[in-house]
Amino acid sequence: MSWRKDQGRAERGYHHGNLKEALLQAALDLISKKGPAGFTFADAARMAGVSPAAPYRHFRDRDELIASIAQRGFEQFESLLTQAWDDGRPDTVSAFERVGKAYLAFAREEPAFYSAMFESGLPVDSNPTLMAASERAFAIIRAAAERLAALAPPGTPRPPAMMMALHIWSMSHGVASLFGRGDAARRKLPMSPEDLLEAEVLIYLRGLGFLTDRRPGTDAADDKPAGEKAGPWGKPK
Amino acid sequence: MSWRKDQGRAERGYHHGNLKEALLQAALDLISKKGPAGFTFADAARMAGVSPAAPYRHFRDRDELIASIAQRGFEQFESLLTQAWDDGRPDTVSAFERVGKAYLAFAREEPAFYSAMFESGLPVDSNPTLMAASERAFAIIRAAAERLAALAPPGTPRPPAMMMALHIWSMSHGVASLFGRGDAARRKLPMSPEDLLEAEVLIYLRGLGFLTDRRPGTDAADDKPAGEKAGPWGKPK
DNA sequence: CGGCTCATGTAAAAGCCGTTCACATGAGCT
DNA sequence: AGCTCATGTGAACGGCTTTTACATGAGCCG
Repeated sequence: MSWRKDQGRAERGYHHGNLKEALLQAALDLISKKGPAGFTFADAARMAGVSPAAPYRHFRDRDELIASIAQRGFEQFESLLTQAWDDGRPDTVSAFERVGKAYLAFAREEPAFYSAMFESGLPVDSNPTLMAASERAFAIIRAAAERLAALAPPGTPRPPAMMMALHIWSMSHGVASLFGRGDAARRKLPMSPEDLLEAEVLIYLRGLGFLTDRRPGTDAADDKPAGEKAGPWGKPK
Repeated sequence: MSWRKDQGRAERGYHHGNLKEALLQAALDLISKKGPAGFTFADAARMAGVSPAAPYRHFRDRDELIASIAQRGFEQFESLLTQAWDDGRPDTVSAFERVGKAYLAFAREEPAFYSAMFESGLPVDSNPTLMAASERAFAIIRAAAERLAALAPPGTPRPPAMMMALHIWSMSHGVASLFGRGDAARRKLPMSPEDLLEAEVLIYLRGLGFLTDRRPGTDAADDKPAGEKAGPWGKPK
C-alpha cells in the first residue's frame, strides 16, 4: 500500500525520502500566502516535518531554494506560453493575444512562481541556469514577435522583432505586477487586467500598422473571421 | 559652530534630536544598497548611532518605516511628474513623453524610493494616507491622458483617458521594473530603457491615431498619414 | 532658579530565523 | 553481515524584531 512515503507529515523514519520536493512545495504554499519576503526557511522545514537544519542538505541556503522555484516557474511559464502561442495558429495576431492572456493568467494563478521569478530581489545573473530558463521563456515571446514583424504591412518599415518582444513583455509585466495579483489587485480599475492588457496590445499593434480591428475584409494578411467593429476599448458610445 | 547636532555619528547627548529624519535617511541608503528586503531596522539604528530599540519611538514597526518612505516617494514622484508635465507645454504630445522619461528617471535615480513604493510587498491599502499619495501621483498621469485624449483626431472614437493613463503607467512600470534599475538592468538590451519606453509610448499613441512623428513639417497639420517615414524606432536598415 | 513631566533614548530579554557543526541513522551496495 | 555515505538531528552562535522597565534631560511653569 501507500503508507510508506506519503507526502506531508505522515509517519516516516529518520529519512524523509522526498524532502527536496516537499520543501519546494511548502515554499510555494508559503510564498503564495505571505509573499517571497515573508517566506522563511524554518517554516518550510516545519511544514515538511523536519528539523531546521535539514533543508541545508538540499539547498545551499534560502536563496538557492527561491532560485530553484524561480527556475521551475520559468519552465512552467515557457511551457504555458509555448502552448498559448501554438506556433501562431490559427492566425498570428490572435495567437499573439492569446500569449498575452496566458502571461496574465500565469501571474494570477501562480503568484508564488511569479514573485519568485520577478519580485524576489535575487539578481538575474546569479545563477546561469536560471538566466537560461528565463531566456528560453522570453524566446517564445520573441519568436512570436518575429512572426508578427514579418507580417508588417508593405510600405511600412519593418519593426525590429526584439524591440516588439520587449515592448510586449513590459506591458504584460507592468499590468501583471501593478494590477494582476493579490495586494496589487486591490487598486480599483475600470476594467479587468485582462481587458486592459488586451486593449493595450491591440492599440500598440495598430500603432505598428497592423490592422487589428478584424472587420471582414480589412485584415492584411490574416484570415481571421469577422469580429467586432469596435475599437480595442470596446464599443464607443 | 556646528558641532552639536551634525548628522551621522557626531558626538551627541542622550537624545539624538533628529532621529526620525536620520532613520529615514539611513533607510534610504540601505534600501538603495541592499534592496527593501535586505534592509534591517537594526542597521538603520546603528547607522544613526542609537540603540536598536530607539526607532520604536518613531515608527510602530519596520513596515511603518517603509511605508513612510513610500509615502515620501510618492510625494517626490508627484512633484517630479507635475514638473515634467508642465501643464502640457509646449505641446501635449511632447510633454507626455517628458512624463514618461521622468517616470523612468525617478525609478533609476531613486531606486530606494521606487522599491519602497512598488516592490516592498506591503499592501497598497494598508495605509490610507499612503494610498492617497499614490493616487495623487497617478492623477498627474491621468490628467495628462485626459488632455491627450481630448486631442484625438476627429473621426476616430475618443479613447477613455483612464484607460490611456493605466496603459502608460503599466508600460512605464514594466520597463522600469524589468530593465530600469540595478539588478534588473543587467538584462542585455539592444537599446536603453529610455529609448525602449519612448518608442513604446510613441507606437501606442500612433495606435490611437495621434501623429507622433514630429519631424518638421510633418506634424498634425500635415495630411500624410502617420508612420510612413522614420518610425519611433529609428531608421530601419 | 527649582522642580515637574513627558518625549525620547537605553539595557536587557524573549522569541524567531539562518546557518554551521558534530553526530546519528539507515538505505543501498558489496 | 558489514561498510559507506547521503540524509536528518540537536545544539549552538549571532543577528533581527519587538517589548518592557528604566534613565535622561529639554521644555515648561511657578
